[in-house]
Amino acid sequence: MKQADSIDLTAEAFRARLLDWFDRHGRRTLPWQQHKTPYRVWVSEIMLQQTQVATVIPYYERFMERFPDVEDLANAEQDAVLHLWTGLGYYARARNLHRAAQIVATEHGGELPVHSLEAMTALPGIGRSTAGAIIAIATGERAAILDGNVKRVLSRLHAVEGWPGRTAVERTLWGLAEHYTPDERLPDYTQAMMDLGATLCTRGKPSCLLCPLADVCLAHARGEEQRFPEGKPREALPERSTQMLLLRDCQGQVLLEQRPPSGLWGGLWCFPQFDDDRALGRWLDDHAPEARLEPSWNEFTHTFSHFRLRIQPRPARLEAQPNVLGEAGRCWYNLHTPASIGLAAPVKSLLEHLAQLTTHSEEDDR
DNA sequence: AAATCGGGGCT
DNA sequence: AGCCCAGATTT
Repeated sequence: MKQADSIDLTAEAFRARLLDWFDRHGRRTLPWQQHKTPYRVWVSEIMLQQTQVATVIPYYERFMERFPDVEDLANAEQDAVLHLWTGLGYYARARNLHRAAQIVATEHGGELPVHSLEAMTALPGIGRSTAGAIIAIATGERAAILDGNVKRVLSRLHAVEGWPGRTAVERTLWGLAEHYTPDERLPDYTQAMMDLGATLCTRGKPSCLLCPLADVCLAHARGEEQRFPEGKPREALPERSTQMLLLRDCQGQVLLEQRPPSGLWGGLWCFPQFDDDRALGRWLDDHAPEARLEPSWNEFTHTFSHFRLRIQPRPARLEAQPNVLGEAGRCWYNLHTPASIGLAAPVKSLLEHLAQLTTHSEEDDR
């Protein structure tokens, strides 16, 4: 049995199946689907950008009641607009919508420029996908959309590899979106794609049993619906390594250095750190030639938001009193009467280990 | 706790 | 072109 690597369906057959499904199962009674005008469609598309249908409905109805047309919105105070947006989130959407309404009022004679994709995307808050949706739904002219729902449907149908945030992947998906976009029934087709993604081809557990495209869907054929669209590659955190010198004197004190005021662990106190054995050896020769290195402890990893730090603790003993270390930026930290200073998390942990060791060895001495 | 969602703004 | 952000909701 051969593994399919392209879907066996013409764009025409795709549309026929989708529209047939839409005729039987699509949503047709949403508020913005009634007496459609470019303005009403516009407001709905903006509200729906980051928000689910059920949440949007009451906001939409209040908004349309208060601002029935572009002119009303353009003349409104921004506060009044934001007030009706309160709770929807992403308030830049409301500010952009308001600004765009003023532009439409002054520069487009009060009518959305729905016959020009370019003029539409020039308006604040309207990108390529939203412009396509408004044009297709409100005018029936041919325009493609690629919102999150459509990305999911198409990336599964064609098993499109890679994170859609990557330019190349997004280009591929736009190509597919354009390919399937029909010349007829644009409003239904557009709504159908969004409905399919929202109701069947969902992220978590798609309802492939009910999907009109299941038998040609590559992701489904491979049993890998979950794998598409691929998630953002959480960058494998870069790894760095360091040696930390745990230098103890004969009184149970440990040498710490203060970090520079800004940057990583800024202002915190830390063990002297070195990139490698040689750097550590040189430092000891210069500052504490009497010190005796003890066997290294086990390496461990501290994870930051943007990299992992492998830490090699290098314990050492100083029998004599050190000469070096009254300088600013250095201190002898007493394990039993700790000073109130800022400590980097792994440093604090290592100090606690040291304190335990010291306690135990005192017990052994008895 | 982590992923999501479309566009804007910055580098 | 590529990266980060907004913020409430879902998984």
